[in-house]
Amino acid sequence: MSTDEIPSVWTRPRRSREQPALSRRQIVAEAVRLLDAEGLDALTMRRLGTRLEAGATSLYRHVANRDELIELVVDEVYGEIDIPDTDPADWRGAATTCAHSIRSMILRHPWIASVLGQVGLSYLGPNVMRLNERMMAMLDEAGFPPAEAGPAISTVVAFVIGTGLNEAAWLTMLARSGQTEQDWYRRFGPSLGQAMEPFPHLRAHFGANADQEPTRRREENFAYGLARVLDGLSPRRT
Amino acid sequence: MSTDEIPSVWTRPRRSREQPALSRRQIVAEAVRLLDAEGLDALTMRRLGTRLEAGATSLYRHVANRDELIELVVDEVYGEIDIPDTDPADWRGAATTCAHSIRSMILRHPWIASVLGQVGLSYLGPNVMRLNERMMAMLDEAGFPPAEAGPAISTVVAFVIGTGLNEAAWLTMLARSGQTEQDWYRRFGPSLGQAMEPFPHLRAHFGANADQEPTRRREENFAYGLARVLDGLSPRRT
DNA sequence: CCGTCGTGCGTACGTTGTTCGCATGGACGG
DNA sequence: CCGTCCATGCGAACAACGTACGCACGACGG
Repeated sequence: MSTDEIPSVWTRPRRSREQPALSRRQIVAEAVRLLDAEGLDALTMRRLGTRLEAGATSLYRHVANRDELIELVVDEVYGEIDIPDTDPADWRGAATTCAHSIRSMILRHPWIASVLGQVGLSYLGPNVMRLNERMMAMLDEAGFPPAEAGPAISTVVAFVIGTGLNEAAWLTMLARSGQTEQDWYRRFGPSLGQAMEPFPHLRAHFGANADQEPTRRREENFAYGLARVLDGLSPRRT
Repeated sequence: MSTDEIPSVWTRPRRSREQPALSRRQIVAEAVRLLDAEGLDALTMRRLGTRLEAGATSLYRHVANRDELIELVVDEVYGEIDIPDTDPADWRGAATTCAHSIRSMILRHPWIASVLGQVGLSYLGPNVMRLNERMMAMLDEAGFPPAEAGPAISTVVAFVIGTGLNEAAWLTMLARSGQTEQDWYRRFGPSLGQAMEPFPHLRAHFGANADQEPTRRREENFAYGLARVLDGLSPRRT
């Protein structure tokens, strides 16, 4: 007779089978969308729940906690990286396209920079394992000495991640303040000039390569560094 | 007459001039200690306040945000990195010791891995600027073409940061679960073997260089990668 | 027909960052 | 010497967070 039961009866008879309700894949996919749209701070259990038209705590039936969700999300975006299987002769070309693929993944999901330090590069997500396997196969078939294949991969991945981290953090900061790159330089150019005043070498190099558009310049710097890293790795072959 | 005033009178007549009370430097220093001891999650305004024998909200008189505090803390530990000014002939040796100095800073403060993605590598903290200036001077005097000095520094720094990020995240994860490296492998060895089962190349390389102690192996992998990166940069010198 | 199970969710608790306004006591002008 | 001001510390309060708990419901196996 208590009216307690009425609301639950009325508000939620909407249990229908056409709606698969909630699933782990759905949750992870929507989390990626939310992260892409609004960044890491916006990834709240409540907000994610609302986006899925579900209660916040419903997510816990499919995901242990927020940390596990983040690990799943990271592995998910690692899955976007694909490595073409090319002929062993062109291991350098394959490594180059692989590196670019990783970098563009990072730039597509800049929030990953805020998260990489918490999950590390090496855990056991299926997509990460597959990526490592492919890279390992690449260097094996190219004839790298077995003892060096691992360190070589770590080296180029460390470079790619380090560069991507830097760029992603910069872009995230810009996005959070709602500014474009030009806005920022116009706004903080003076302060920056003042901060660089005691540093002659920095002043001298400031504005180098400034003729290109920022995005293009970042790409070329990345390509340059990657080429140098692969140069260093090259002569060790066989 | 109300007893409201009594506690404040009794509990806090301890305003004495010998105690400089609170200062920005003190706060940052204590924050570093807290971070080193208990990691990023433990850096709470209340806990930090208590450690300084102060109220939590007192910190806001000297620091705008938690975010600003973190930026200050990052610049603080960047200050621990020193670059010896060596002769221009041995730029490679100088770069090597500089890279090792950065890496050991990261390993001394592993929490920085969780934070690097939020502040980026390039902001305008004085210590960071000084570090960049020194590295720039190093390569300038070594005769690097001006257009390449910047990208070259970015390359080696990206490698060092990437590697350090990876190692720091791994160590943080171990520390948080209170395990040693051997513990972890004993505990998750089977799961790991199972996860690697579909990946022949990973299986083949697993356990390579396993004869050395983990710390030593990480050091050697880092030295190897750094040497290769510098190899790649070397021939570009005029 | 009845128990059991998987799943969604309302409620609630403890903790966090941060704001606000008050209290305090030294500095300083008269 | 006194009154005023200002920098600083802090208690209380608030919104938002992650998450534990327990109940409700539909499906299903006996």
